[in-house]
Amino acid sequence: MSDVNSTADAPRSPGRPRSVRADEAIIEATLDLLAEGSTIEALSIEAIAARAGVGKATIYRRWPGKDALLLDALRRLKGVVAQPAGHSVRDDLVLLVGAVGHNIDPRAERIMPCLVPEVNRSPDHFQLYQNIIEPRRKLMREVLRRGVASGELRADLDIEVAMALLTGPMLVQRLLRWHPDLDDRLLPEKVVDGVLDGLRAD
Amino acid sequence: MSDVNSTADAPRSPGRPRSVRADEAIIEATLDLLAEGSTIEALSIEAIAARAGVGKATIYRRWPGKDALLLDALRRLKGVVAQPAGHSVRDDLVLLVGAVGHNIDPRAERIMPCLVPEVNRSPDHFQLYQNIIEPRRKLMREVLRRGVASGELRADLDIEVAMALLTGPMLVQRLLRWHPDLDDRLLPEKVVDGVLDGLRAD
DNA sequence: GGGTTTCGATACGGCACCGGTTCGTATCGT
DNA sequence: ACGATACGAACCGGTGCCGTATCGAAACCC
Repeated sequence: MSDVNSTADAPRSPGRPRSVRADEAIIEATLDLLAEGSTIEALSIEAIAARAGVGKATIYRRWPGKDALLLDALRRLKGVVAQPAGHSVRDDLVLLVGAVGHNIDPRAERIMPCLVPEVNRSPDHFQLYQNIIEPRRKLMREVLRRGVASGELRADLDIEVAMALLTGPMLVQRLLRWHPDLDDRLLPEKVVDGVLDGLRAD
Repeated sequence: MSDVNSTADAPRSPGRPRSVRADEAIIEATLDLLAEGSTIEALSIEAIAARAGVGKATIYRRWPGKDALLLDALRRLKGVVAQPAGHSVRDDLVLLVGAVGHNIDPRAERIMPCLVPEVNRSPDHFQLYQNIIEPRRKLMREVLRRGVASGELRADLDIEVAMALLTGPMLVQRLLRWHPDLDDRLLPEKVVDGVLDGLRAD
């Protein structure tokens, strides 16, 4: 575990123990500031400290720098991966597609777009991002493969393209609100059904 | 025309005329800096002037501030809207889908992601963005309607959802490289064919 | 040539902010 | 009570930017 505040075997601390309250406040302040639109690079230890009602030293005591702090903070957003039921491929896809770009913490909705430039700029961050979403992608890949095996989906299906078709519309909607007058809640169903059935007239 | 350097009826200027070269250099410098990864907010008049080999006064003489300059600069990226041939709905869609997130200026590819946070933050910028892409959306909408009318596409087609299905995958790919191992050049065809035919086994 | 405007360059005052450290105090184990 | 550590606040040195002003040179019209 790379969390700074590791809860491993408590080493007898001689002096005053670290304030758990401060820990939480710092992380929360970081996420709040990001959610309010601050760019990653514009985010400063100073601002975080001020927002958290904490001295800067308290932050430097825990993290070596902004990057490490951000890493821990963003880890917070990563919700549990939804588990498909495994009955109907269609229903499983609806579930997974609905989870695309959806995070438990409502702040994530505002934060994720702000990370786009960073992810595009830095290969490291790009890789990190890929690592985070890979489990979810894998899940969808398996559902698709199951569909192919069961005959529900075309035998010659290109899995990667299919995933792009399914996740793209949702992601664009959640990230960019590209189509302002589409209903978020109904979209997963519509996307899955639309992609499954195709647009062509029978 | 909201361009600052309007070429309207030339009012006899008594003194030395504005240097067109400087005009160009300033815009180019702005785009270059953005393409190199500078955030919009991190972009400074000072940096632009330095990069353009221009005095700051020369910039302030033309634009009231950073925002106005940026507006003019970004206008440069907006390429000509591709015109569908009108023969096959499928081919027209391939053309339009291929144009999604594609700009003439190669720098746009680096710049657009950086604008995502800005567009999400400011309603004004969001509206501006919508205004820019609306013509292209309208084009696709018409092609889809044509397909419905001609019987090539289902009669009960939800146009807005269909557009999301078509543009979403491309945009995600171009903007986020969400699926790192998909080929950009072949994707438009694959997306259109995939969405048209659907994933379901016949 | 005279008048006018722009050119690039540089300088300016002022401001805001930032990173990291220091300081006196508060809170812990023993 | 004592030593050790963490706490928040305040401090320091430095950076960068903005928007304006000024400068000598240059480019234009008449």
